[in-house]
Amino acid sequence: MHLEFRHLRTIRAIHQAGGLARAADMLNMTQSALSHQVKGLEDQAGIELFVRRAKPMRLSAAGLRMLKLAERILPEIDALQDEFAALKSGKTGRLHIAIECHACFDWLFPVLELFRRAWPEVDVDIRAGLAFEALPALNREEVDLVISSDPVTLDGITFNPLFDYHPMFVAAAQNPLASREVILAEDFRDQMLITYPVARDRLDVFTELLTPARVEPRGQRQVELTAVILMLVAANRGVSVLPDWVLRDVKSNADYITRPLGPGVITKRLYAATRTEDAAKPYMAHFLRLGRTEPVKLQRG
Amino acid sequence: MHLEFRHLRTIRAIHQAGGLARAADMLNMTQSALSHQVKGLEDQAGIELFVRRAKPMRLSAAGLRMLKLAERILPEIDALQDEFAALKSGKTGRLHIAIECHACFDWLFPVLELFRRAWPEVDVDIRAGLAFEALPALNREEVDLVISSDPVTLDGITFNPLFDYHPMFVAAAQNPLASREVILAEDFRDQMLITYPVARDRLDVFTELLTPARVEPRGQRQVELTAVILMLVAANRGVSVLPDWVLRDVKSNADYITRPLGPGVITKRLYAATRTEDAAKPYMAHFLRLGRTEPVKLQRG
DNA sequence: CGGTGATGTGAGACAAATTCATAATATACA
DNA sequence: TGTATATTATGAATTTGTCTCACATCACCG
Repeated sequence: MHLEFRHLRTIRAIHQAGGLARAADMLNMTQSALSHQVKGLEDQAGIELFVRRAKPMRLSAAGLRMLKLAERILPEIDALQDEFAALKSGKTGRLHIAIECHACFDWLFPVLELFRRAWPEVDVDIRAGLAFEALPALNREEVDLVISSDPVTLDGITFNPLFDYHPMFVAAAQNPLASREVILAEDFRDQMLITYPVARDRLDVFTELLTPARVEPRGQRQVELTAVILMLVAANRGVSVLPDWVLRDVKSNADYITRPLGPGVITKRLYAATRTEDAAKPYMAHFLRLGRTEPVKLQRG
Repeated sequence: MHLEFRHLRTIRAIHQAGGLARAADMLNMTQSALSHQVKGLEDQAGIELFVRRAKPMRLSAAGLRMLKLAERILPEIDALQDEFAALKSGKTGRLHIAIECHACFDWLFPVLELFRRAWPEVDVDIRAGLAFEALPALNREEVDLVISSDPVTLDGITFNPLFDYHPMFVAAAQNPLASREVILAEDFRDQMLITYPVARDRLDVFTELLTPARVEPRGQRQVELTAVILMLVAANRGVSVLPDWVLRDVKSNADYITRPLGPGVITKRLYAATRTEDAAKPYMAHFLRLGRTEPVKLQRG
């Protein structure tokens, strides 16, 4: 039985119009074409869909069953088409974000909250981009945006700058290093360093400080959650280096001290990588603008 | 956008098979045909449904949306086809009953209860066939069976006999007519006659007794419900004539007397009118058999 | 019983989907 | 880096199916 949408539309039209001829008008076809079509459908289904005893033909029991299907399905098709139209015009779309940095949740959630209010139709999701290679996934359209602080040149991918941040040293108030104005690479030799559980080349403290200076800390402990890191630091079980935006609450807390890394000021820049063709989409542009401005406001308080 | 079921099947197959070539096999088509089809669909929709950067092509965001639709709709189509197959093989169907006689509920409900247990797939309904002409509705397939005691010769309609019954006189025990063995037409002259609210030519007491004898009762009162008629009769506010099956409980009740009408024994036959082509359908035949045997059993006790 | 309003039928025109053969491209592996 | 393999794309010819046109048929109504 070779059912097609055409047939469902026909069934519905004949029912609505109350007759073959009127339905044909409604569908911009000849009455003959409809007659052929209905006959073909009935032949293939092997069931009479219409009662022809009375003259304006009416749906039979089987026809009514099919009408029910038509009235359930056809609106769904229309909805899909509307969605696609909206997609094309840029009102809706998908924004699946992969983040390579744990600490980014801190500013990302508030930004996403704002974004979702402005673009309720956009399908938003976050995937912790730790278990997989985020940039290839971006290329394969498995995700649509990658938060990263390591821009690379890659065909079809654009790295949109978001904002600058400073990796900051954080320790317990009773830690001996509390007396220093600036923390240097050598200062880590005697410290237990707490980091997120990722490779060293994705940790600022190594890429910017320890690796160039060839300094190895006394030990390293890997912890998943920012809150747990801070808890351990407060208990003086170790020290850590975190982006300044994460430490905005900690700065005013007497249990902790925060210090810049030195000798020079270390500045890093966060980027949102997107497929080049996507960056111009209205909702994407809006997200990028929010990602540039909102974290800075948060930082100020 | 000219979406067709074919396209939904294609989307689903490519997703399931994980590639164009395998999907083509699955659908018994050449890989080329599928490629053309997908291209055509994307052209018409104006949206890329697949990502081709990676080699086994994958669904894009829009494609996934369409896949969701396919997975919702296609099973419904299959379900319809199954239903139609069942319909053709006679396992299922529609049994919408119109009853022209109020009193028929009494035996019809028990019969329908049995029927529904045997044919759970059949769509059963009852319409009190008082507000419309039942037989034309049968012809138009608005209903499928009409309970009637007045068989007429009509093209395409078969009157299947069910069972015989006797219209019985019922009155209060204190009514003077209680002394009679048989009730004659003349006996109604002094009585208030309670009937269902339908035309006289559809009331046995008139068609079989009063109209031929040209007797008019003292008065006539029309009451909708059988229980109310019996209540009024018990209070001696009037007498009535009802089918014997309705009076089976009343016979053993000291408040009432029931008597045959006379002088000769009056026998009427109840029929189930169906479209001739339907009478052979298995579920219909079963219903007719139940309608012949069950009321008789009920009558006995 | 013939007119009116509806549906059904057959032939040909036309459009669309499919196939065949082959090209282009990506991936894997040496 | 090249080569084999797997996967998708393309173009022309063919097949399939759908529509229109013109006309046949049917039921109903006065």
